[in-house]
Amino acid sequence: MAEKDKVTIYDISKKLNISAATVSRALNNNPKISQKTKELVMKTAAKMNYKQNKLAQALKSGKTHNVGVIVPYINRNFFSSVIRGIEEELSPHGYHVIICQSHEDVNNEIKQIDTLLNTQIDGIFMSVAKTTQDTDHIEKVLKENTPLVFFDRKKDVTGLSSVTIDDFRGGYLATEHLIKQGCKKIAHFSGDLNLEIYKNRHEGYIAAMKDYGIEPIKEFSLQVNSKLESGASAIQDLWSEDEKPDAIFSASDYAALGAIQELKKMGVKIPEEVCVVGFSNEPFTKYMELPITSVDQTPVEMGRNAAKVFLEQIEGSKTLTIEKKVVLAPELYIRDSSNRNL
Amino acid sequence: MAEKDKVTIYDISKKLNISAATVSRALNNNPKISQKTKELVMKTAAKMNYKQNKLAQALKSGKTHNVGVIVPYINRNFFSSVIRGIEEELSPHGYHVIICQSHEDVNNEIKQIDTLLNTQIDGIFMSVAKTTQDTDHIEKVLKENTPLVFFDRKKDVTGLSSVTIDDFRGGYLATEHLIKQGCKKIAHFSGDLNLEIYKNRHEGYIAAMKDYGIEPIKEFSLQVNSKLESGASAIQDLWSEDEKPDAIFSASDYAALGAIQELKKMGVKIPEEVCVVGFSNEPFTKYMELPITSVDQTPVEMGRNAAKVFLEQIEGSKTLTIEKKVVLAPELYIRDSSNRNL
DNA sequence: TTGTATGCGTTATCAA
DNA sequence: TTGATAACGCATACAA
Repeated sequence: MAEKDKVTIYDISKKLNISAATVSRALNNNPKISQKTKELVMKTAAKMNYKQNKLAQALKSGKTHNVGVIVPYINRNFFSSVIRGIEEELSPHGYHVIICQSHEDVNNEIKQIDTLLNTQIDGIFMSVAKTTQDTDHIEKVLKENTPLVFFDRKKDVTGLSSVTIDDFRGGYLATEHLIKQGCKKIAHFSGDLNLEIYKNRHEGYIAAMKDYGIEPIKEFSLQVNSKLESGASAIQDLWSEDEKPDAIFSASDYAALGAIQELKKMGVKIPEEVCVVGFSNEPFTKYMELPITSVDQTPVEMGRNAAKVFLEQIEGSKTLTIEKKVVLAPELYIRDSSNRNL
Repeated sequence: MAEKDKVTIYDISKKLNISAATVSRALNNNPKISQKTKELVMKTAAKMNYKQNKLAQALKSGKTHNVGVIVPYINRNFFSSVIRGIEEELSPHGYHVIICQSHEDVNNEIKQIDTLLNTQIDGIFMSVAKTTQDTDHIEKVLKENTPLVFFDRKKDVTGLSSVTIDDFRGGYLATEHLIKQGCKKIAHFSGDLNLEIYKNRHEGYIAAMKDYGIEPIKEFSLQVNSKLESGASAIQDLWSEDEKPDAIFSASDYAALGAIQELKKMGVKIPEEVCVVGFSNEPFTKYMELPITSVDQTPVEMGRNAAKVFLEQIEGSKTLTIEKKVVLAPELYIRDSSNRNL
């Protein structure tokens, strides 16, 4: 059994003394094939342990049943969860998921799109890198008629669909919750405002403040990286001023955690003196001794929805391009870091 | 620009009035092609924006430059980190990574191996499901001459390579560390002993105890799921007896966390009265207020190494099958949950 | 209902 | 050094 040769439709056709075309048709359940031969072919195919060569099929049809997913890093909880959703939705339809990492660098994104297009994937899912400004590489995908679905971090390109959460609402909910806890001087740690998601969270924060008659203080809006240290140093900055916040709404769980650690170090009581809310509902937030309130982005659902949009697109008529914007509702998980009604 | 037709080597050959074969050879840097035509072809190919059709190439060569990775769930930190390592090592070599999830079910594993083989992947990486006992589906891969590399959770199949950490040593290190903290009555939460990794960690624990002249107590070895609740209820079980442990070495960080939470609830001081050590170095362990000591499995390195083994295998002579067992050194991260020398 | 012939885009073999 | 042709395995247009 040194070199198990692949059995092809020709082998079957020879054995049955019929043409390869008939075999192919029988295998594909072509309606104009007699039931008898169909069954015969099926049976002998099974007996000979025949397997379709997907490659040949793909070359013929132009469809590989592979899709590519481009994310900054695959081992971030959020992204791997989205990918899980995509995989689980697509796998029953016979698709395989290829993963690519941009490392937050547009240049990698460009290269990966190129090689993905080259290997003839049937579609691309992506969350753009922080450095992505220009969308030429993305429009190229559109021109090649390859479906592209954004998730979470999107760019506005006409003709392209996206699945996101309502980040504005996420920011609004978080802020409103803080206000209802009695907080008035709420600071916001925003991420990179080049990314829509952070801009929207920030705008949600501003809107909630205004809706409740609180004028947001400019100095209380800080751009903070998604890192513990950044959260900590932001706290130091804020506490070096006279006017100190009574709540932090961080667009990142990591920065929120860094803030909490720093506040504790300074002896500030949470949530009594300062309430803290994060964003993303990272696994660790619920495990802490002081569990952290956070906005969940339903990543698995996001992946499933992105997959559904893709399926609609390719199952729809070829000529019609669908541009669908799916916006999922974020969910606020209220935990001890901001809950004064314990 | 409605339907951008793909340019093929024929288009180039026509334009240059040479044969497609020559174009192909020039493109592949075949030595028996004049420098002049080579350059000419290259230049016009670039000008015409020619892209190789990987599919046709794959059909011809039988190599897709795709590999499959099968893991229980992709959104577990450990697995997604391994995949990151695989992807980063393989991507410069022109390989794409397809991900599959077994959901800890052998039947899925079987199906996925089937479809992966069907789509002609060049290799498979996998961490077996908990329920996997039989290895028929794995031996099938071997018979088809497709390289298969196990990582972390392996099965002993002759001819197959694997990359793991030294779980025995991990268990030994953790236990030794606890003994050096002055603990003598060390309990062990093992995972499913059907999996080698858990068996080995357990054996490392036993060996360390004996090496230090401590007779392990049978009742202190419990099979505990990788869940918070399981860790908590294991603590309840242990503390319902007269003889109570002064340390817990859990083969799972989640069970360790559950144990810590339960112990705190009972007013037991950590690490003064009981030291706790986990396994996997999950991100949350270092974020806790009481950071948890844990054994790191260097998942990204594991992925990189698995990829290297694969590359060696396919770059080596076709007839020779390599069976390589790479064992990485685990690293103990000592944190407050077990550190009495603060 | 089935068979014949052709093409998908490459690459490899054999001639020239 | 280059060209013509076959082959990879399948699916389809056309013919029968």
